Amino acid sequence: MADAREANERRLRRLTEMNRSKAVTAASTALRDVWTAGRSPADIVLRTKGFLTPSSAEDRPPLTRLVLPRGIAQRFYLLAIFEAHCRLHVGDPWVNQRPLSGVGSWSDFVAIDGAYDGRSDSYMPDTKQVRTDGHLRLRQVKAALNTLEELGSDQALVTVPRAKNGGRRRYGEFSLMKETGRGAHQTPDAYTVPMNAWNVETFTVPSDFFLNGWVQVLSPSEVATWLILRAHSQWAVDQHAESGVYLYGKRREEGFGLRRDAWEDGCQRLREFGLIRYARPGTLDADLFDIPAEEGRERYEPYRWQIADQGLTKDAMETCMRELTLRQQQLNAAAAHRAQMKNENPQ
DNA sequence: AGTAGACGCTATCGTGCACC
DNA sequence: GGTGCACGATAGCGTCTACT
Repeated sequence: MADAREANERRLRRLTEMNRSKAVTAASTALRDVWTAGRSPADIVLRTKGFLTPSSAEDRPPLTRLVLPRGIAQRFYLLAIFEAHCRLHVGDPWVNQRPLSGVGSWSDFVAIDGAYDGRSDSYMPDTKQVRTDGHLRLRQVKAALNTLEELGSDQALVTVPRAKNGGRRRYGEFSLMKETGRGAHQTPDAYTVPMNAWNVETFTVPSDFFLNGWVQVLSPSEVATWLILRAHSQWAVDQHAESGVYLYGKRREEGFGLRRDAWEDGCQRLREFGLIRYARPGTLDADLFDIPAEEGRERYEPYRWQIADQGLTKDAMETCMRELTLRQQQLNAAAAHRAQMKNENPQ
C-alpha cells in the first residue's frame, strides 16, 4: 500500500458515507427479502477448481483476478450465486428473472458510496446530466458484467448477448456462468447450484456473509483471502480445529494467484473484524481469547489462522467502522511519533 | 533468511459528458 | 438505452530499505 494511513482514511470516508446513506442496510434488506421469500439456505456452496484454483497451470484463477482496485465485479458474481441459491434447486438451469434496475433488481443488491469529489471533499456534487444513486449503481452493475465477461472466452463468468447490428450489449439479458467459467464449447456452461461434495471440489459460505453486510463492506482482496482460508479450513477440518491453517508463499502465488500484500493486509483486517483469529499450534478452542501478535508465534514462524464464523453474525458496517476508526487512531499516532523523531534527529 | 514498512509507478476501474 | 473518451481515484506491484 502506498500509505496505509491514507488508504484507511479513504476507506473510513466511504464507509461513513454508506452508513449515512444507509446503502448497506438497504442492500442487506433487499437480499434478506430474497432469502426469506426463497429457499432460505443456511450456506451457499461454491465450486473450487477453476475459481479458487486455476483450471490450468497458465491461468490465474478468477477469484484473485477479480481482486481489482475498483469496481464490484467480484462482489456481483458472489451476489448472483447467492441469489441463485435462494431461488433454485441443485442442478436447476439458471435463467435471469430480475431487471437490472428498479424494485427487486440486481442493482438493489449492491451498496456503493456514490460520486465523491476530492476538490470539494463532498459527495454527489451537481452535474449537468441527471445522476442519482440508482444510476450509479446500475452503471457499476453494467461495468461489473463487462469485467466478468472479459475474463476471457473460456473463463468468462457471465455472458452478455449482443444486438444483431451494432453489437451493442443487452445487459439485461445476461447469463450467469459456473465458477469454472463459460468453457470452450459453443454452448456456454450456464450456472447451476452445485451439490455440496464435502471434499475439495466444493466449500461453503454462510448466508450471514450476504445478509449482514459483509459482502458489501469487505474489499475484494479480503474476500479472496477469506474464501481461500475458508476452503482450507473445510478441506483440512482436523488440522484447522487443532492448529489452524496457513498458506505458504509459493502455494499462495501459484495455487491461488494471491499476492503478498493482498494476503497480509487481508489477514490483518479479517482478524480485526473478527472473521478469523490467530491459532496457536496445539491449542484447541482458541476462540476464548485472542492471542496477541507477540505471543502468538515464534520468530519467522508464519501465523496460522482459524475461521471464526461467530464474527459473521455481527453487523458488518458497525464492526468495520469501529475497527477502522481504531486503526486510524493507531496510524495517526504512529505518524505523529515518526514526525517527532525526525524533528529531534534530523538527518 | 525472512519480514515488513515506505514509496513511486501503473493497471483498472468510476464518473462526467457528449453523442448515437 | 448504449458507447467512447477524458480525467481522476485507488489498490496492487516492484523495488528499496531497515531490521531481526
